Amino acid sequence: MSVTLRDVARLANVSVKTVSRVVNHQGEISAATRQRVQVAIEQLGYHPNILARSLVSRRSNTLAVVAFGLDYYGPSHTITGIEQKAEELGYSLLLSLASRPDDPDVDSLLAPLVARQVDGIIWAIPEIGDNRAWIRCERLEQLPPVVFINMAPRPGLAVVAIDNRLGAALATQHLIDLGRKQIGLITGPLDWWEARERRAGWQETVARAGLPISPALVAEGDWSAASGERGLRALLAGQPDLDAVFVSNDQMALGVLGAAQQLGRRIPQDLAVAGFDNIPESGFMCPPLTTIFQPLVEAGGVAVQELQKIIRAQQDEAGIEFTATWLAPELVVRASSTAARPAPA
Amino acid sequence: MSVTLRDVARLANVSVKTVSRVVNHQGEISAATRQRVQVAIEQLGYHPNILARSLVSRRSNTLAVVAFGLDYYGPSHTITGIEQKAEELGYSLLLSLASRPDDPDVDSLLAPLVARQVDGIIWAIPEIGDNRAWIRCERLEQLPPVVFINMAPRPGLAVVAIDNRLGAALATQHLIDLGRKQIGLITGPLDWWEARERRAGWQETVARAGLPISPALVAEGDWSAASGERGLRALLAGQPDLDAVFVSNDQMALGVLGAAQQLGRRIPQDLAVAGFDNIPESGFMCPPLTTIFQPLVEAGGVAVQELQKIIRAQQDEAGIEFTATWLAPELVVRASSTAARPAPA
DNA sequence: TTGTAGGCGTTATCAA
DNA sequence: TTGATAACGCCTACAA
Repeated sequence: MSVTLRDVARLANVSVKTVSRVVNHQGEISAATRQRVQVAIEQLGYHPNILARSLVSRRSNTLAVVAFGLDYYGPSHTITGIEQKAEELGYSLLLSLASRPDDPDVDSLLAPLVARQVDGIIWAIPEIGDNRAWIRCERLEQLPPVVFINMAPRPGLAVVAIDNRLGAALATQHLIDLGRKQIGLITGPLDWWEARERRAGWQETVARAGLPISPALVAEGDWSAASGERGLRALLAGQPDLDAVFVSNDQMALGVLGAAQQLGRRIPQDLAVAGFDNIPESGFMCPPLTTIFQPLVEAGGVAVQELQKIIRAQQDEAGIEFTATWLAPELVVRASSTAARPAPA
Repeated sequence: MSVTLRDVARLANVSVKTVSRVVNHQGEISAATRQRVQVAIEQLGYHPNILARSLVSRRSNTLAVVAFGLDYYGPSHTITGIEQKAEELGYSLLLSLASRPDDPDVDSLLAPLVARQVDGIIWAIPEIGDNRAWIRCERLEQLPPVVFINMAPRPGLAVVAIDNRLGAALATQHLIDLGRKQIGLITGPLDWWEARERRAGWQETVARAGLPISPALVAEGDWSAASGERGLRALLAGQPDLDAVFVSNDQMALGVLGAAQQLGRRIPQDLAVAGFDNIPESGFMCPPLTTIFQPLVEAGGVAVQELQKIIRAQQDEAGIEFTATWLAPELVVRASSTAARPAPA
C-alpha cells in the first residue's frame, strides 16, 4: 500500500539510509545519487511516515491546545493565533475541547495528548473557581511542557495573559476623563479570573480618581447580552444618577445599549458606555461602542513561541525559565462614550 | 524515561504480548495474570504509546479538519461540532487552518496530515471560485477518506451541507407573507457557493410569488457590517420604494439596521429586515433581528459520523456509498420583521 | 560518500 | 492461557 524508504532505496539502487539522508537534507550526498533518489521518490510518490519518524526521534512535532468555548469570540481568536504560529514553526496542532470549563476532567483531557507524544501543551481553558487545582509540580513533571493562557501568573509556570486589569483601567479612566462622576460596573461571572481582574481595574481607577465606590455601582453578569440588560436595570434601580458604566464584555454592553434605549436613557448624553473585546459588531451597534481591543491572536502566537522555547531548552538540557508574559490591550473610542447619536437624515 | 510494555512485562513476570492483551482487553487471560499485570501497570504508571500502536496497526485514530476563518461565527461553530463528535467516537482531532480560502495551497495543507496517517479528513473550507478544482479522482485516491462541508454536492463525494437555498427561501417567504412587495437582497460575495445558494433561494421565492425581480433589488456585500450599510444605501438609491430586504448574513444585517436608522427608514414599518446565521447578538440588535438559524454544530457532528462510516466501510472492504446530507435551517422571527420598535419608557 | 545493524514501542502470527 | 519472534517505517550509531 504505502511507499516506504525501502521501496525508494530499491528503485534507486542505494541503501535505505541514503534515501533518508536525501529526504532530511543531512550529510553529504553526491549530486548523482541525490538525483537518482529524488527521481525514485517522485516516481513512487513517496511521503515520509511521520509517525515512524516520531517514534524513533521521540519528538512528534505536534502541539496540543486544550480550550473551552471555541464558539465564543475570545477562544476562537486565540486558537487562530495559536494555529498560525504553530504552522509557521512547523508544528501540527491537536485540538481538544473541554465540555465544561469549571471542573474539566483534566486526566481524560490530558491522557490522549500524552499518549500521542505531543511535544507541548497550551492550556487555554479560562481560570474559573479552583479549576487550576490540578496544577501541581508532581503532575506537571509527568507532562510535556505546558504554557497557560489567561490565568493568574504563578512562579514556576509559563503564562501568557492579556492585562485585563489594564484594559479595564483604560476604559474606566476614559469615562472619568469625560467628566463622569458615577461610574458603574457590570462584571462577568466573578468566579472567572478575567472577570475579577477587570473589576479590579475598574475599582483601582475609580478609587484613584477619588470617585465613589459602592455595591450599588456593581452588577454581576454572565457575559451574555441578556445579563447586560438585567445588569443595567439593576444599576439604575439602585443608583438613578448613574452617568457612565464600564461593561466587562461587548455582548453585555449590547444588552446595556438596548436596556438604556428602553429606559429612555440617551447614550452617551445621559449614560456613557464602554465595553471590552472589540467584537466586529461593536463598531455597528447603535451607537457604536467604545471598547477595549485585546490582542488575542497575538497572545496565541506568543504562547506557541514560549512553548517552543521551553521545548528547546528541555532538549538542550538547558535551564528552563518560566515567565509570565503580559500583553497590553488598547482603548477603542467610539460614539457610545463621546459623540451624540447620529441624527436621522 | 518512558515506561514501556517491556518494563511492565518484566515486573509482572510475563511476556510483552500478555501485557498488551491486558491493556487492550483482548484474548483470554487468567484472572491471576491480569491482576499481576494491572498492579505492575499501576505501579510503573504505564501509558501506551499511541504512535507506536498506530505505526503497526496502521490506524491513527486521528481525524483532521481543514478550515478557514476560525475567528468567524460559522467555522467556529462547525468545528465545535466536529470536535465534540470526534471525541465522542474516540478520535483525536488535528486542526489545520488555511491562510486564504480562495486558492489554498492544497498540497502543503494536506501533506502533513497524510504524513501523520490521519484516518480521515474533513474539508471545511468554503467553496469559493474554483478552489475545488483540486478535487479529482486520482487525487482523492491518494488520500484517506474525505468529507466535505458546505459545498455543492457531486457524485462520488461525501458532502454535508446546510440547505442555504431553503434558508433563504424561508426568510424571503416570511417577508412576502407580511405583505411586502419590493423585496430586496443583499448577497454575500458571489464567488462563494453559499452566497449564490442564498441568492437562488431569494430569487426562486420572489419569482414564485409573482413579485418583481430586477438588478436594482440586488446588492453584493462581503459579509461585513460595513458592506451591509453600503448595500442598503445602494438599494434605496435605485429602488426607493423598497419595503423589505433579505440580508445574507447577520453582520451585514446589522449594518443595514444602522443605515436604515441614519436614512430615517423605520424598521419594520418602512422596511422589514431578515438576516441569516442567528448570531448571539441578533436577538439584541435594535430592533431584534429576524434571521435564519443554521444547525452548524450538528453539521460538524454529522460530518464526523459520515467520515467514520466511510472509514469503517473501507476497512471492511465493503462498498463505499458517498452521499450528500442536507441539513435544514430554521426561521427565527423577531421584531425587525414584525413588531413596532419598543417605545422609550 | 555510502552502507549495515540495531532499536524506537507496539501489535500479530504462530507455536507451545 | 501464554510466549518468542517478526514486523511497522524510520533514524542514529558506527563502519566501510
